[in-house]
Amino acid sequence: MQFSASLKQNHIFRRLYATSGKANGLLVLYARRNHTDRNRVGLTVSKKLGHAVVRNRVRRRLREIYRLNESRFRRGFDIVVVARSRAVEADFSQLTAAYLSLAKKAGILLEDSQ
RNA sequence: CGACCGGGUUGGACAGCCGCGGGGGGAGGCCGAAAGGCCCCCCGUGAGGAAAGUCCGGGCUCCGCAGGGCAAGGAUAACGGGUAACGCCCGCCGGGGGUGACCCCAGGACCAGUGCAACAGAAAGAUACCGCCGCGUCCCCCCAUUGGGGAAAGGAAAAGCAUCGAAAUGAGUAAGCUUUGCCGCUUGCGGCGAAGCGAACGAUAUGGAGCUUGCUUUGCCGUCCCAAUCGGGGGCCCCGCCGGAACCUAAGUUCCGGUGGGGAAAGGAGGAACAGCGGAGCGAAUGAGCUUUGCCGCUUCUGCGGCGAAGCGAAUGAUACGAAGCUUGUUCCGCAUUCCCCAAAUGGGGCCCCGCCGGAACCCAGGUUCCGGUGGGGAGAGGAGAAGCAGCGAAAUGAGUGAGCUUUGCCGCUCGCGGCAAAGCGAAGGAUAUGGAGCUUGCUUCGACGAGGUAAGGGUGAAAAGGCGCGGUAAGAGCGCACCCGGCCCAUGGAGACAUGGGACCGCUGUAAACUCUAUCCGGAGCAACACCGUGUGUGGGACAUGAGGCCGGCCCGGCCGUCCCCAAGAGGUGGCUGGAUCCCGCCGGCAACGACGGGACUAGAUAGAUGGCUGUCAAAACAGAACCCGGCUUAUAGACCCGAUCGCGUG
RNA sequence: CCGGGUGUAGCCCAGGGGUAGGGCGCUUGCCUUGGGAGCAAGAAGCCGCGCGUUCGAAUCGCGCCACUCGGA
Repeated sequence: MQFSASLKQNHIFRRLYATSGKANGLLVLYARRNHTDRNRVGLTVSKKLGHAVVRNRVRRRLREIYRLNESRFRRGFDIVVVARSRAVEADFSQLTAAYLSLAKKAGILLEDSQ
C-alpha cells in the first residue's frame, strides 16, 4: 500500500457515480483522475447482497485483490468498485479476473503489465 | 437394544507463506530546533451463543429539579421467594396433556355497571313455541279493531307534464352633464366635432320567488260491501192477536209456538283517579370467629388466661319504606242517538248523530264554535261444537183386567123374563211393556280456541337453567329427602396461594388477549447522549415578546428561562471507550433461583468500520460479524460429547 | 439509537368477532358490417407467516417476515 488510501467521503462517491462506469456480470467500476500522485479506492457492497457476513466476505476479497495487484495500477485515480449480487456466489479467482478486466477497460492499468 | 424426556458442554482442527486493527518494546532509518511524527523489526493479542431482532429492565450521560394534584396513556396480574431491576428466573398451588420420565397455561375481578353470544333452535340469564295439567268458550246480534274488495261525487298528499310568473341581471337608447379641439363674436356665451359619464325606460333576452293554476298517474283517508278476531257487550222484562196442550161445560189460569208492539240496561278505541298485585333496592337484628386495645393474674424474655371496649365478620335476612312493571279490579270521562209528532198517501214535518261543501269569528297550518246546503243513519238477535253412553220424556201403539152389552145353545117359569154355558164386543184410566218428537240434562271421548299453572320432555347449538334417584303433585318443580358438584361461612394444617373436614345457608351461563373495575409501577431523551479543541465569527440580521412566549410531549397550581429562525454550505480531532451488579475454581447456606466467604485471572475497542487470500491433511460442517456497557426474553442453528431419568422388548 | 404505519383477487382499496366486498382489469354471451362504448352473466383469495384467546379470528393478543414513514 505504498501509494493508495481508502476513499471515505460521500461527496466523492457521488461525484464518481455521476460518471460512466464499466460493468460486467459481477462488478461495476468507476474511475476518475484526482490530480494527486495517490490512488483512492472505495468499495460499495449494498445491503441487497445479503447479511453482514456475506457482505464482509465480498468486501475483504475485493480489498485483497487490490492489495495483491497494486503495482499494476496507474497512479492518481479515484476508484469505486460496486459489487453486484452475483458476486456473492463467485470465488476469488473469478472476482480477480472480473476486477482486472474492468480496470483494463477503464485504462487505469499500466501498459507494460500483462 | 430401541424409543422418548430433562439438564449441561462445544460450535472446525493442524501447518506454511503474504496481509489487517489495537497494545507493548526497539540500540535501526527519515523529517524536525524540540516535543514528537512516519517507516522498519520483534513480542503478544483480536467476534458470538446467539454478536441478530430491538421486545423488556438497569447502569451511564444530559435536560428538568420544589415538587404536587387531576385526567389520559402505557405496562404488569394465583401465591411465596431470588435479583440492582425486570414483563426475567426458581419453588409451589390450581387447571390441562402424556402409560411414564415430564411438558404447557396472559392464571385478578362477569353479584359494580355496560356490551356481545352469528346460524340453528320454542328459548341464549331470561323466555314460554310445542308438549303435560286442570278450567272456560264453541249459537245469534251490535260495537270496535284489522284485512280484503268496490267505486259516482269528495278530501289532503306525492310524482310527472304543461302553464302563470315576482325580485334580481341588464343588451340598447335618449335628454342632460363634464372635459377638450376648431370657428364666431356680445369675452363668456353660441355653433360644429371628439371622448367620457349618464335611466326612473327597458327587449320574442336571462332568471324562476311562489306550496300559482290545469291535466294525468299513484297510493292513502272517509262513505258502501264482505271476511276475520274469538276483543268488549248483549240475547232481559211487559202487552195484544192467532194456534196448540193440560185442568175443564165454559169463562179464566198456566205452558209452548207464531206474529206485532212497548219499555229497560249495558255498549268501543283511548284517557284519568283510586285500590290491588308486584317486588329491584334499602338493610334492623342475630352471629361462630378474627383483629386491635385497656385492666387484672401467672410469667425470665415473651407468651397464656380472665373481664371489658372498639372495629371487622351473613353468602341468611324480619318489620317498615319501596322503583320498574301488571293481559288485575272499581269508578269517572269518552256518552249521544234505542227517536218524536201529524197522519193513514207509507207521505210530510221536527229533533239528534256522522261525513262532505260553502261562509263568518279566532287563526301560520291544523283545529274549535255558529249559519246555510247536501248525502247517509237514528239497532238487532232465536237456540248453544261433534260422537257415544246414561237420564228425563210428548204423540202414537195397546198385553192384561173389566162394569156392561150383543148373539147362540140348554133349563126354569109368572111367557117375556130369570138362571147357566160358549163366542164376540167393550177402558176414561193404564203396566218393571213398546215407542222415541225432543231436552241450554249428566258423564266420557274427541276437535278448535282462550286465559292460566308447569318447567319433566322436545331432531338445535360451543353452551339449555346444578347431575342422578326416590317421594310428591291436577301436571310438575330443590317442592322435600339421600348421594355427588359448585358457591359462601367456620375450624384445622400451611409462609401463602390452597388443601382437608364440618355447616342450621344458597344454586349464580360464557366472554375482561370486549369496554371496564381493582392493585402496583412509569419525569423526558438517548453515546449521532454529552464535554473539550479547531475550521470561523459577530456585543451580525430577522420574527415573537413580559396580562405574552418557550420548557416540564395533556390540564391546573407551581417552578425555571427570553425563545426560534437566517447568513450556513460542509465537516475534522480528542475524550466518553471498556476493570465489571466481570470470569474461573473451592467450600458453606438454601429444595432451587441465588447468596456469603477464600483463592486466582485480565480476555477486542474499531470510527465507512479490523480475521482475508493461496497451499496441504482430516472432516464435510449449521446459524451467523462487536460499535457505550450489563441482566433477561424472542428468533435462527448442522454435527459432536457428557450427566440424570422414563417406557417397551430380550436375556440372566 | 428511538418511535409510528401498512400487508385483503392481476392492480388500487373497503370491511375492525359470525363462512370477504367495490372499482379497474380478465372470460363468455348479446348488441354492431366490424371495433370501441353499453347490457347481462361468470371466474379469480391460505386476508404476509406461526402460535394462542374464543364456540367461532381477515378482525383480538404475542412472536417473526417484508415494505414504508418520522425523529435524534
